[in-house]
Amino acid sequence: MTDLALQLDGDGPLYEQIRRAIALKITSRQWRPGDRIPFESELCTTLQTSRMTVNKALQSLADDGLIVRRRKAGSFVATQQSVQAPLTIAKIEDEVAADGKTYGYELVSCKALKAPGKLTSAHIFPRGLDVVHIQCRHLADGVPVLFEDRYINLKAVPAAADEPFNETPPGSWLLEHVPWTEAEHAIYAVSADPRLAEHLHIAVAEACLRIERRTWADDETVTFVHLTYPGNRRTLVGRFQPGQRG
Amino acid sequence: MTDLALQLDGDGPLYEQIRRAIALKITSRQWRPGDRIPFESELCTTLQTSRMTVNKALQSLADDGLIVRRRKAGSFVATQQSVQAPLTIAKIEDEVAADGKTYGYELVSCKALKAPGKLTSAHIFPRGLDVVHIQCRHLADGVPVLFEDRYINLKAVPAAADEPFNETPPGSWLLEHVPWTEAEHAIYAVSADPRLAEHLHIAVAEACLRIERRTWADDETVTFVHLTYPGNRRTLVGRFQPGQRG
DNA sequence: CAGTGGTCTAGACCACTGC
DNA sequence: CAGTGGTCTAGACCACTGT
Repeated sequence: MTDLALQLDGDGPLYEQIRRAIALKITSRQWRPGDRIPFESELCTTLQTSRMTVNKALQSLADDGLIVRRRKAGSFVATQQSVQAPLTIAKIEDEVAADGKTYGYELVSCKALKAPGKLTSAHIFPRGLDVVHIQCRHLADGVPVLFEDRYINLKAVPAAADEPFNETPPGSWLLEHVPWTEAEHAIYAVSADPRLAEHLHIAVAEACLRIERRTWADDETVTFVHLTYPGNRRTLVGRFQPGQRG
Repeated sequence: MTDLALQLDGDGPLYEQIRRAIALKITSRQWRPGDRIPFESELCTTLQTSRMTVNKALQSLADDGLIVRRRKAGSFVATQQSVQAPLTIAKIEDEVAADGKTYGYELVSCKALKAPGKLTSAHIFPRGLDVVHIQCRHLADGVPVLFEDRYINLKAVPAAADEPFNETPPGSWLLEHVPWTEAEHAIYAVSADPRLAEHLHIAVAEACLRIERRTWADDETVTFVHLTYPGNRRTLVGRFQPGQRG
């Protein structure tokens, strides 16, 4: 609802120029949260472009949460201004290899049991479900870099009962044997208890970063895992550039 | 390079069906890392659709890292299988409000100085730069939920020198006054030192989650901030569904 | 019920890159 | 230099939703 003199810089694809120009309006607060931005049709005539091109720019702004789009009403600058950051969680084997180090794997324990109460009461697994509980650690040049504590749903993955997991990390094994359809993550800090400290070769009570991942296949939780990293490890999150592609 | 009998499920937009069908081939390992997937032109004839629709599906798979695309060569299943997760960092005010609690802000300290050595040697700020150093905390219903430790580049934002920051949180103030173009984050765990423990009302040495954010405007770092959350706080990361939109 | 965005088409030209 | 993906166009129909 202000002047819509979008300035394209002529650099790169047209839809990125449009995205950049609009993102600039928003980050510079010329278009403020809640403001309606021009309709696709208006931008088409203003910028002398086709609607698909304008649409591609607006879609990507919507994907990144900078704008909100509503049929019949129009597109609006998002009221909840937030920053998105793409968090990429690579397989630890790849990560260690990318560091130029030698990957190592050690199984700590592996046994079949009923799903424990803390997981059933959190509605992660149904009560009485048979699961495998695996604890293991991952090393880079012999130094522990990750402690893994994982439960695998035996109803969904019966083959896991016959796998010893003493050579193959459970993550890799699962990737090979189970098609997953969805994953959900939580990330938080924990203090190392004595056992964790010993496994990771760190001091007791040292702060560690923990990623919790729940993986589904269809509507069933296939596996639930804690990945605990020593606290000195920084997990880098990707850059976010509102002016660039999403 | 396998059979390309893609099964569309007829549910939702065509490009999502195509994306889902290809994602299933990949997660089920029928198409394995490194395999070439059908060309856009092949998919067009196989699926009887236009190229733009196929392209939209493949683009979104590439955005999420499931496939890699190379001109003249084709599209390939990514060799580095990793999981993407969109990490959304909302303004703390909004987050507290969304929780149905009352937001509170308290300035701890605010003073102008030269950029400290730890930031200049990390090439975050140039040596001798004038900055404002702000420490403050954010409360939900009177309970501390975030401690903020921020530096603002006075060369890029001279107006920050005249702002007392005793009413307005620096994050909000900056959003209002500075157009930013890029942000980079790192996330890691820290142990609460006595001062932090006091500010957050937690025990000394308790594990805390810290988000480090560096924000640019053009090619200059505008602000650098540590956001430290009590460790019991879980930061939820978005879901990732390879079969769904990116 | 009218107008917006969501999707789709059947073309097109071009840049890049393996061969 | 030929073939792939990257981009763009000028249309079209439809679903949803404010009014």
